[in-house]
Amino acid sequence: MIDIKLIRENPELVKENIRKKFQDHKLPLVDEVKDLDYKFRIVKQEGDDLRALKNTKSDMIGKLMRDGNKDEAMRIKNEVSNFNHKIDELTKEEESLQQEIKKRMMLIPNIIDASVPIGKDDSENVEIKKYGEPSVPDYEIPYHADIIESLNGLDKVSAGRTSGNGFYYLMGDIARLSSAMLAYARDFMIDKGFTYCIPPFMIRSDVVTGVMSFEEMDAMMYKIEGEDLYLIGTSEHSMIGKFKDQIIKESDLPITLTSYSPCFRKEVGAHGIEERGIYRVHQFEKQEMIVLCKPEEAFKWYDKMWSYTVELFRNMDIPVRTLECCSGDLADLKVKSCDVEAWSPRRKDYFEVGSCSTLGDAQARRLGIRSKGDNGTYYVSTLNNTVLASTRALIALIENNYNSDGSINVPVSLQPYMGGIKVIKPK
RNA sequence: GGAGUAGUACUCAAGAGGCUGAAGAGGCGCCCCUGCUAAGGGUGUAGGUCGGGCAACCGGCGCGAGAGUUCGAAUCUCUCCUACUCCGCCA
Repeated sequence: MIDIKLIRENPELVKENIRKKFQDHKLPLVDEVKDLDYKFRIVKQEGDDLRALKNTKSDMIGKLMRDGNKDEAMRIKNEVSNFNHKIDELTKEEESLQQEIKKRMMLIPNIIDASVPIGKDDSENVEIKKYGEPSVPDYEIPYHADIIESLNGLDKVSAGRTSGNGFYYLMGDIARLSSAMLAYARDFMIDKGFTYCIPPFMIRSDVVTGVMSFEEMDAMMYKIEGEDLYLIGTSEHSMIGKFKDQIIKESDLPITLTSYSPCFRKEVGAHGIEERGIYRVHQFEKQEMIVLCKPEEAFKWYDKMWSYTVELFRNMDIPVRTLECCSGDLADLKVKSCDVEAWSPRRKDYFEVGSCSTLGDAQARRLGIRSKGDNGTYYVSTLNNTVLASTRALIALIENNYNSDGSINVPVSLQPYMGGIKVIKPK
């Protein structure tokens, strides 16, 4: 959510930004907000004046009652009763105007950074840099689910019975490998100075609607029946929610947290869940990082954050690249975002394993996350990035460390978390 | 899950229908004293948010959240949330 002052003072800039994101259908919203805001301020002024009048009259009644002048008090009482209806009307109008404004403000995209490449959709995202050699061995790399099954590491049939499509049992060394990666990712981030956090895995609806739109919520979140609770789709939800409506001491900034959580996703969107493998599933585990900082430090942290993910994957012998999201692919709340993608020697292409974003102050404005310093109160900048998502990282690790005999090399960095196991061999 | 008590600004806290946007204190600012610190004495100040104004300032809202009663609510009523104590249940 952008600052409404920007629309009052510089609507052209807001419109230009909408055009850059190829969302021309949203252009009328800007003038609509401008109009509604103008009306709102008139109605509010009128309402405030009447309320001020009511307050002084009510005070007079109090004084008259004390002086014993009942008749005059009664007369004023009636007078106030009369225009109280008018106040109610104006209040309702104020509220509905405010709602209309908010509805539109939620749809107007955040101002993207000047460095963001212009493009319509994900096909126009821009590769920034490759890290590690994207090599293809001279033997064939099987589909990840087949590899894991050959290592006795996956049971989707039973999971189908107990929970349905989109769930899985990870077994044995593969399950351990998944946990090892998460544990390594956790320690890696702790070493970078981030504070480890295990957040609530369920959150209330007011937090959910703070961090995503209604449509997103419907497409992603599982609701607990009979409770005002949702299973989190990522720990970012509870981590950012932690600061909802809070004023953070400026001396406490930056706040750098790394959180672990299972993630639950309905995945009802365009792609749906994956039938055979674990690429797109209803449940996985994730180590996440979030930063709350002063606005001027946001880009410094942005660069640090995505580079941590690159470093982590390189430490597990996985080639990666960074891909900058173009304007049209950038979610409305984001100022700038890039994906970290891992190399798939099977598909001979990269696939997404993480996403790093700076949201400027848009998310903070929506959730009321502020800081107070010498220059007054301001909305903080919020950033988030995947450290490691269990299933995606597992696929990347398995494909890139697969040997011709069907075994998997355990990267040196993970061996301490695997009880010293260096190679996982097929049955 | 049951029963009781409570929630007021950065913190503690007074407050029980109009004279309270909130006494008092801590804190904070300045001054004095003491070699530094701890402590002490004096003195001063603010409060969040929205709207209007170049500004000084003016007005609305605001006492956990929401709704209600009333001309008027921190104060009365209802619902919810949170914390504490007791009971029950349980990794």
